[in-house]
Amino acid sequence: MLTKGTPSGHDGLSSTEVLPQAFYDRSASAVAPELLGCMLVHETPDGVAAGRIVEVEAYLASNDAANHAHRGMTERNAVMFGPPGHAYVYLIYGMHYCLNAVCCAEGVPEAVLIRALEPVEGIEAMRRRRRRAELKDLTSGPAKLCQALGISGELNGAGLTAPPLGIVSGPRPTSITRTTRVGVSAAKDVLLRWCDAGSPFLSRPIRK
DNA sequence: GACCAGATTGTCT
DNA sequence: GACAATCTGGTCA
Repeated sequence: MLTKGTPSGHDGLSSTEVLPQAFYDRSASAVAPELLGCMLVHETPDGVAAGRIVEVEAYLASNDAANHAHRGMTERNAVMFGPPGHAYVYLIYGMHYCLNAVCCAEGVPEAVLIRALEPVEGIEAMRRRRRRAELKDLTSGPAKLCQALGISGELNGAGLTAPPLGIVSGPRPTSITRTTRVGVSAAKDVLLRWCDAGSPFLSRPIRK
Protein backbone atom coordinates (compact mmCIF):
# COMPACT_ATOMS: atom_id res chain seq x y z
CA MET A 1 0.00 0.00 0.00
CA LEU A 2 1.02 3.56 -0.44
CA THR A 3 1.82 5.10 2.89
CA LYS A 4 2.16 8.82 3.30
CA GLY A 5 4.73 10.13 5.71
CA THR A 6 6.46 7.84 8.12
CA PRO A 7 7.90 4.52 7.01
CA SER A 8 6.03 1.47 8.16
CA GLY A 9 7.86 -1.25 6.29
CA HIS A 10 5.83 -4.14 4.91
CA ASP A 11 6.25 -4.81 1.23
CA GLY A 12 9.12 -2.53 0.37
CA LEU A 13 6.91 0.19 -1.05
CA SER A 14 5.41 1.32 2.19
CA SER A 15 8.87 1.48 3.72
CA THR A 16 9.64 4.56 1.64
CA GLU A 17 8.02 7.95 1.69
CA VAL A 18 5.47 9.14 -0.84
CA LEU A 19 6.64 12.48 -2.20
CA PRO A 20 4.44 15.22 -0.68
CA GLN A 21 2.60 17.87 -2.66
CA ALA A 22 5.23 20.44 -1.63
CA PHE A 23 7.79 18.47 -3.64
CA TYR A 24 5.92 19.36 -6.84
CA ASP A 25 5.35 22.99 -5.87
CA ARG A 26 8.42 24.11 -7.86
CA SER A 27 9.40 24.57 -11.49
CA ALA A 28 9.22 21.41 -13.57
CA SER A 29 12.88 21.89 -14.46
CA ALA A 30 13.74 21.59 -10.76
CA VAL A 31 11.41 18.67 -10.07
CA ALA A 32 12.30 16.58 -13.13
CA PRO A 33 15.90 15.60 -12.29
CA GLU A 34 14.90 14.85 -8.70
CA LEU A 35 12.33 12.31 -9.88
CA LEU A 36 15.08 10.11 -11.33
CA GLY A 37 15.54 7.11 -9.08
CA CYS A 38 12.13 7.54 -7.47
CA MET A 39 9.49 4.84 -7.72
CA LEU A 40 6.24 5.29 -9.61
CA VAL A 41 3.57 3.11 -7.98
CA HIS A 42 0.09 2.24 -9.19
CA GLU A 43 -2.20 0.07 -7.10
CA THR A 44 -4.49 -1.80 -9.47
CA PRO A 45 -7.10 -4.52 -8.90
CA ASP A 46 -4.42 -6.77 -10.38
CA GLY A 47 -1.97 -5.84 -7.65
CA VAL A 48 0.74 -3.26 -7.23
CA ALA A 49 2.72 -2.24 -10.30
CA ALA A 50 5.83 -0.16 -9.76
CA GLY A 51 8.95 0.96 -11.52
CA ARG A 52 12.00 3.11 -10.89
CA ILE A 53 11.98 6.35 -12.92
CA VAL A 54 14.96 6.48 -15.30
CA GLU A 55 13.90 9.14 -17.83
CA VAL A 56 11.87 12.37 -17.55
CA GLU A 57 11.17 15.54 -19.52
CA ALA A 58 10.13 18.97 -18.25
CA TYR A 59 7.51 21.14 -19.96
CA LEU A 60 7.62 24.74 -18.80
CA ALA A 61 5.01 27.48 -18.62
CA SER A 62 7.06 30.20 -20.28
CA ASN A 63 8.96 30.15 -23.57
CA ASP A 64 8.13 26.52 -24.22
CA ALA A 65 6.14 26.07 -27.44
CA ALA A 66 6.18 22.28 -26.94
CA ASN A 67 4.04 22.59 -23.81
CA HIS A 68 0.41 21.55 -24.39
CA ALA A 69 -0.62 24.60 -22.37
CA HIS A 70 1.45 26.96 -24.50
CA ARG A 71 -1.67 28.50 -26.07
CA GLY A 72 -3.70 28.64 -22.88
CA MET A 73 -6.12 26.41 -21.04
CA THR A 74 -8.29 23.93 -22.93
CA GLU A 75 -10.50 21.10 -21.74
CA ARG A 76 -7.66 18.65 -22.35
CA ASN A 77 -4.87 20.46 -20.53
CA ALA A 78 -6.95 21.93 -17.68
CA VAL A 79 -5.28 19.64 -15.14
CA MET A 80 -1.94 21.34 -15.83
CA PHE A 81 -3.43 24.59 -14.54
CA GLY A 82 -4.59 22.94 -11.33
CA PRO A 83 -2.68 22.33 -8.10
CA PRO A 84 0.72 20.56 -8.25
CA GLY A 85 1.14 16.92 -7.32
CA HIS A 86 -1.54 15.63 -9.66
CA ALA A 87 -1.41 13.38 -12.73
CA TYR A 88 -1.95 14.83 -16.19
CA VAL A 89 -2.79 11.84 -18.40
CA TYR A 90 -3.48 12.55 -22.06
CA LEU A 91 -4.10 10.53 -25.19
CA ILE A 92 -1.55 10.87 -27.96
CA TYR A 93 -1.87 9.73 -31.56
CA GLY A 94 -5.35 8.50 -30.80
CA MET A 95 -4.17 5.38 -29.04
CA HIS A 96 -1.43 5.96 -26.48
CA TYR A 97 -1.60 7.49 -23.01
CA CYS A 98 1.22 9.50 -21.46
CA LEU A 99 1.64 10.37 -17.78
CA ASN A 100 2.82 13.74 -16.45
CA ALA A 101 3.31 15.03 -12.92
CA VAL A 102 1.84 18.53 -12.63
CA CYS A 103 4.31 20.97 -11.07
CA CYS A 104 4.63 24.59 -10.03
CA ALA A 105 1.98 26.76 -8.39
CA GLU A 106 -1.68 26.48 -9.28
CA GLY A 107 -2.39 28.45 -12.44
CA VAL A 108 1.16 27.93 -13.78
CA PRO A 109 0.98 25.05 -16.29
CA GLU A 110 4.20 23.09 -15.87
CA ALA A 111 4.60 19.32 -15.84
CA VAL A 112 7.14 16.52 -15.90
CA LEU A 113 6.57 13.78 -18.45
CA ILE A 114 7.56 10.35 -17.13
CA ARG A 115 9.22 8.77 -20.17
CA ALA A 116 10.69 5.50 -18.93
CA LEU A 117 10.84 3.18 -15.93
CA GLU A 118 12.82 0.20 -14.79
CA PRO A 119 10.22 -2.47 -13.91
CA VAL A 120 10.39 -3.36 -10.22
CA GLU A 121 7.10 -4.82 -8.98
CA GLY A 122 4.11 -6.46 -10.65
CA ILE A 123 6.21 -7.51 -13.62
CA GLU A 124 3.99 -10.45 -14.56
CA ALA A 125 0.94 -8.17 -14.72
CA MET A 126 2.98 -5.74 -16.82
CA ARG A 127 3.82 -8.54 -19.23
CA ARG A 128 0.15 -9.42 -19.54
CA ARG A 129 -0.90 -5.82 -20.19
CA ARG A 130 1.90 -5.25 -22.67
CA ARG A 131 1.67 -8.74 -24.20
CA ARG A 132 5.44 -8.82 -24.23
CA ALA A 133 7.87 -10.94 -22.27
CA GLU A 134 11.03 -8.92 -22.73
CA LEU A 135 11.71 -6.76 -19.65
CA LYS A 136 13.13 -3.97 -21.80
CA ASP A 137 9.89 -3.73 -23.81
CA LEU A 138 7.63 -3.21 -20.79
CA THR A 139 8.25 0.38 -19.69
CA SER A 140 10.86 1.89 -22.05
CA GLY A 141 8.61 4.67 -23.36
CA PRO A 142 5.92 7.05 -22.06
CA ALA A 143 3.04 5.13 -23.63
CA LYS A 144 4.57 1.76 -22.84
CA LEU A 145 4.84 2.47 -19.13
CA CYS A 146 1.24 3.69 -18.97
CA GLN A 147 0.07 0.47 -20.58
CA ALA A 148 2.30 -1.66 -18.36
CA LEU A 149 1.11 0.02 -15.15
CA GLY A 150 -2.53 0.11 -16.22
CA ILE A 151 -2.63 3.92 -16.35
CA SER A 152 -5.28 5.44 -18.61
CA GLY A 153 -7.31 8.60 -19.03
CA GLU A 154 -9.39 7.73 -15.98
CA LEU A 155 -6.42 8.81 -13.86
CA ASN A 156 -6.23 12.27 -15.43
CA GLY A 157 -6.36 14.67 -12.50
CA ALA A 158 -5.73 11.98 -9.88
CA GLY A 159 -3.49 12.89 -6.97
CA LEU A 160 0.09 11.64 -6.84
CA THR A 161 0.27 11.72 -3.07
CA ALA A 162 -2.30 9.08 -2.18
CA PRO A 163 -3.47 5.69 -3.51
CA PRO A 164 -3.97 4.40 -6.05
CA LEU A 165 -1.19 6.47 -7.62
CA GLY A 166 2.00 7.79 -6.11
CA ILE A 167 5.70 8.42 -6.41
CA VAL A 168 7.96 7.41 -3.56
CA SER A 169 11.47 8.70 -3.01
CA GLY A 170 14.44 6.59 -3.96
CA PRO A 171 18.20 6.84 -4.37
CA ARG A 172 19.46 9.25 -7.01
CA PRO A 173 21.20 7.57 -9.94
CA THR A 174 24.98 7.88 -9.83
CA SER A 175 25.13 9.34 -13.33
CA ILE A 176 22.50 11.73 -14.76
CA THR A 177 22.61 13.01 -18.35
CA ARG A 178 20.70 16.04 -19.65
CA THR A 179 19.68 16.15 -23.33
CA THR A 180 17.13 17.63 -25.70
CA ARG A 181 13.57 16.29 -25.56
CA VAL A 182 12.29 13.44 -27.71
CA GLY A 183 9.64 13.77 -30.39
CA VAL A 184 8.86 17.45 -30.02
CA SER A 185 8.89 19.70 -33.06
CA ALA A 186 8.75 22.99 -31.15
CA ALA A 187 11.45 24.27 -28.76
CA LYS A 188 13.54 21.27 -29.67
CA ASP A 189 16.91 22.73 -28.78
CA VAL A 190 16.40 23.15 -25.04
CA LEU A 191 17.92 20.62 -22.66
CA LEU A 192 14.89 19.54 -20.66
CA ARG A 193 15.26 15.75 -20.71
CA TRP A 194 17.06 13.96 -17.90
CA CYS A 195 18.15 10.32 -18.02
CA ASP A 196 19.78 7.81 -15.73
CA ALA A 197 22.82 7.43 -17.97
CA GLY A 198 23.46 3.88 -16.83
CA SER A 199 19.97 2.51 -17.39
CA PRO A 200 19.19 0.04 -20.18
CA PHE A 201 15.50 1.00 -19.97
CA LEU A 202 15.66 4.42 -21.66
CA SER A 203 13.11 5.09 -24.41
CA ARG A 204 15.79 6.45 -26.75
CA PRO A 205 19.55 6.31 -26.61
CA ILE A 206 21.24 9.36 -25.14
CA ARG A 207 22.14 11.90 -27.78
CA LYS A 208 23.51 15.40 -27.67
C1' DG B 1 20.91 -1.84 -35.92
C1' DA B 2 18.75 1.86 -38.55
C1' DC B 3 15.11 3.58 -41.00
C1' DC B 4 10.34 3.92 -42.63
C1' DA B 5 5.40 3.66 -42.90
C1' DG B 6 1.02 2.60 -40.99
C1' DA B 7 -2.20 2.59 -37.21
C1' DT B 8 -5.85 5.59 -35.05
C1' DT B 9 -8.53 9.39 -32.77
C1' DG B 10 -8.81 13.48 -29.77
C1' DT B 11 -7.71 18.29 -30.07
C1' DC B 12 -7.10 22.53 -32.10
C1' DT B 13 -7.21 25.97 -35.79
C1' DG C 1 -8.66 19.21 -42.04
C1' DA C 2 -4.13 18.92 -40.05
C1' DC C 3 -1.48 17.54 -36.50
C1' DA C 4 0.26 15.05 -32.55
C1' DA C 5 5.27 14.77 -25.99
C1' DT C 6 4.16 7.12 -29.88
C1' DC C 7 4.56 2.26 -30.88
C1' DT C 8 5.16 -1.59 -33.77
C1' DG C 9 6.26 -4.43 -37.55
C1' DG C 10 8.56 -4.76 -41.81
C1' DT C 11 12.49 -3.98 -44.79
C1' DC C 12 17.21 -3.31 -45.83
C1' DA C 13 22.17 -2.98 -45.11
